[in-house]
Amino acid sequence: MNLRHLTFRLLEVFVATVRTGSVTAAARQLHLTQPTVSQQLKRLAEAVGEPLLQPGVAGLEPTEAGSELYRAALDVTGRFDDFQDYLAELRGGQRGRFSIALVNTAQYVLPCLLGPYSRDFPDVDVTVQIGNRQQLLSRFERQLDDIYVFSHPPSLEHALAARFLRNPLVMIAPESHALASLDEVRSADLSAERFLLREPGSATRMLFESWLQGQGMQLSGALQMASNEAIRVGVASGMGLAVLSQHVLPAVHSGLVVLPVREFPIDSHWHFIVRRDRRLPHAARGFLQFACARVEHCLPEEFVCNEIAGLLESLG
Amino acid sequence: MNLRHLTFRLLEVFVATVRTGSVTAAARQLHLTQPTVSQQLKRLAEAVGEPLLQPGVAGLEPTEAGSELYRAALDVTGRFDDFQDYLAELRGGQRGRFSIALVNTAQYVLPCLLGPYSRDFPDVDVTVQIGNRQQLLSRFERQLDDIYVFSHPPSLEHALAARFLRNPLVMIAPESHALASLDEVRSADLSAERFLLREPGSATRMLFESWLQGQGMQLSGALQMASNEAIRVGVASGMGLAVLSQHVLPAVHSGLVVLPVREFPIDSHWHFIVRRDRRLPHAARGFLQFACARVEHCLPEEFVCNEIAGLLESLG
DNA sequence: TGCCTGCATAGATATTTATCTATGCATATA
DNA sequence: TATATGCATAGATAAATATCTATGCAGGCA
Repeated sequence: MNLRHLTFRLLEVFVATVRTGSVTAAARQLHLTQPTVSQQLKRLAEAVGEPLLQPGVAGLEPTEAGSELYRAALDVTGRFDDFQDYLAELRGGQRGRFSIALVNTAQYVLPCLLGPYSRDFPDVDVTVQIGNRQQLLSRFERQLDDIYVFSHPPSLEHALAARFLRNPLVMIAPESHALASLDEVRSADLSAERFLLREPGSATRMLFESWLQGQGMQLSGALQMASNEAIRVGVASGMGLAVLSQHVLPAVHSGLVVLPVREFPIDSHWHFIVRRDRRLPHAARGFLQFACARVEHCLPEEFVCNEIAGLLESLG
Repeated sequence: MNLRHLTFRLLEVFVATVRTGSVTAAARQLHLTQPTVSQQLKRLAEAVGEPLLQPGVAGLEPTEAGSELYRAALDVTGRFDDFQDYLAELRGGQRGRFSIALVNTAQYVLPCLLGPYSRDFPDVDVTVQIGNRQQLLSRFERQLDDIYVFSHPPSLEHALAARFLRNPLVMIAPESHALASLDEVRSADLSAERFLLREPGSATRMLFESWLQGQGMQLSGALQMASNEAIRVGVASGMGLAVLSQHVLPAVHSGLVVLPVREFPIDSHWHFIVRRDRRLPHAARGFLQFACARVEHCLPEEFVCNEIAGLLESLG
């Protein structure tokens, strides 16, 4: 028997024996029979290669080597208890890390959840990835992140999704635009307008194009820009109209108006999406639980659409 | 599988895998096959209840729980390495404790060995017991000490003995005594003398009485005193004669003379005695080795009679 | 496409383990 | 001296272990 094959259990037996000063008492304490403890101690002494216990005034006393082993055993089991505590926190979602990937648009709302979450769970490291839909789909395919936030969820074959926030798409125009004064804008009114669009594949663009198709229309002229901010500024400076998430608009619409287009706003939702074939870190689940409980308080209530509970349920 | 049954070996396997970032490399390092390591890691992960490793950029990387386990494993194995170092010192006799029991007379010479020994081995705690022969025999029977120093060894059935120092017994008288002026004192000259004796059972007394018996004599009058010092002072002040170990006499015989008695000095020796049925602590053996090597330097060479090597040999 | 490299799984097996009951033996205690 | 207490040993056994060989499977590279 080699020291290598020592188990924590064996050390526990030894510690109990030293503490009680009696094999029999240790056995009782550990719910074992006395011979079992005797034998474990024998094995331990063999492994160490020195006698560990000797009869003393108050029952068994540790020898010189036994005392040192006792100290070592306490240190070692103490260290492992710490480890177990750590594990417990990890499992409880109080500690650990997870990464969440957001489509550009969602970066306007997610911080309202992530901020309070981080304050409540300071020992969780959150990595936030932000990209356009294309980039996120690639990350999703490569399983790089724990939670994804999409407006238009990808194939759900290997994933679960839950809506949590309405994401109305509105059409914006410069304040001075002719259509801005109408009570209602019809699709026909838009035929001559030039639009500023996000890149193809963007959910916002996909939804707008599908609306146009429904109206039997095609875009007359379009300008493509890769960022919501650029589009907003572009619209304000008269480059054209655009369809954007309402969350992207600043609280004070500096130079912009939302056009009262018929059938607008286009309804869409943000989803939390997790892969089923990837182990969800406890911390990530903790975040979803947090979101489920607090989304109403952290985000404007009129937008909230909390289906996270179902997702958590499906995760088991 | 429970955390209790974790072995240090398992932690080693894990550490090697984390360090190399590869199951195969770890297996090579540990002289195991790759499947063996795979399986050990699986068991470990099961025991912990969390995944510990995941594919990363540079081979396998520890997960959150894995990193913490790695830290814990390093701490724990480090602590046990310390313990092993301690054991090594213990085994080398550089550390530990032992107790040695001396008959009264030997306390005049043993410090000459124990002093230098303690200086060379400061981490060894030595307990010195001193008593008369009776007390020491009792301790010997009860196996209370590791090494005994007797002049007249007890039954050697369960013990080994080795002489290390001559212990000549001389007869002393006050300077002014009539016999002090003779060239040779014969036993007949002593018949009228009163003797101061140690308690019955004392080796000195036993040897003297056996000498008397050899001369066909009996003591005319005797005074019993329990201490060598008391006897010495008693003789100096004219209470009678005495037989004492030569080592007991002060360097300058204040008021005492050694009588040139025929057949004197009576030859006896001090012995180191160890029980065969009691494990000798490494430190005690270390002391004997020290004594064997240094007795010539630490004690007057004319008295040395070093048979310790044989004792050490018998101990194996 | 086909071939390495590296990890995981399956199946086999000798050894070790953890644990029990029964019993022996020494030392206190009545 | 008898009895109780406490430890050690023996023998038995189900379970777990440590380890192997053989094989499957995925990702990277020519």
